[in-house]
Amino acid sequence: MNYEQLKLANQLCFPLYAASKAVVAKYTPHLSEIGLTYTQYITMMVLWEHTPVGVKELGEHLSLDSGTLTPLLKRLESKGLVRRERPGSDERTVIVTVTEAGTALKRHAALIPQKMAPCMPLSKDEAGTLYALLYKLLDEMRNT
Amino acid sequence: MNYEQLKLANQLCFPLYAASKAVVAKYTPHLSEIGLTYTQYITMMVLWEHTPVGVKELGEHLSLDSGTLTPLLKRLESKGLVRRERPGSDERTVIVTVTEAGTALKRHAALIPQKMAPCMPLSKDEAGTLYALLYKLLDEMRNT
DNA sequence: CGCAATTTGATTGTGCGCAATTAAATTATA
DNA sequence: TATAATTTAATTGCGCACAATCAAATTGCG
Repeated sequence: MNYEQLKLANQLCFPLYAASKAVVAKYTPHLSEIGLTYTQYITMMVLWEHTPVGVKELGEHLSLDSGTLTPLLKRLESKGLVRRERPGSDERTVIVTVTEAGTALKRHAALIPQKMAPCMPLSKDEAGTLYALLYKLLDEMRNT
Repeated sequence: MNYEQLKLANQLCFPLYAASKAVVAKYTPHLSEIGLTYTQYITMMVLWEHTPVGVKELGEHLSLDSGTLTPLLKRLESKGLVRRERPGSDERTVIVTVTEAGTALKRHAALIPQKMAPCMPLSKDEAGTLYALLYKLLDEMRNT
């Protein structure tokens, strides 16, 4: 039997998994300065663009389900960054709204992409290629 | 202030994070057939290449620390796939060895890369480019 | 030798991440 | 209009993932 494919170095999944963790680790010290985890950060990024928004739509943007989002949103709520409320119209849905404190945080968060840029040791071209390949992988995996 | 960079679509970290999760999700049904999680799978891959091995060296291959590996290895041990033992020479170290059952599992695991290949909607060239860029990102982030 | 620094794995605590289940409400259908 | 199917969050349980701390053993240095 051919065991070559079983070597870590011959797998595409492993560098993907390791690079993702490494990038999150690079963000972490900057994010902890503003009191967010990485997942909370990307959640706030969606919320800054789309507020108010339902939990389901939020999860679609982030590829996260309610099992992850419900406790995460409660933590953001306890920090005063968002509000969770059920509208009278449909008691099943929860609408998440960014508070004033959440909006104020956006100014600090906006500095993070700039701080991260020098940590990304890829040229503009390389980053563009990587970005396109990752989205191609993502989009086509969704459809299968 | 420029908030363009704060949009999810303008960040490289997010497709990396989402693609990594999506690929792990693709592996999961195949892996559950042989009773492994994704992290257990890549751990066994390292062990099949390097047995016996200390926990520290194992963690270096996987970019995982003992807080993750210790309970994970205990679960692999409880499944009978590995043995954990302290050699008399240095009581601090733990040596992990693949058992016969662990070796037998390799035959089943070897089928998984083949099952996954059609799920990866990238040409050989694209996969090669992605692989190279991810390792470049990984290697250079390690050195900074 | 004697003591400090280092190495190594284990432990604890917090926070994802997801599958499976549940419960409540709405919508579709006979 | 009943009632079945669907939609939507929440809950539960398990397994990572990592920071911080601890304890034990080894190594290095004066």
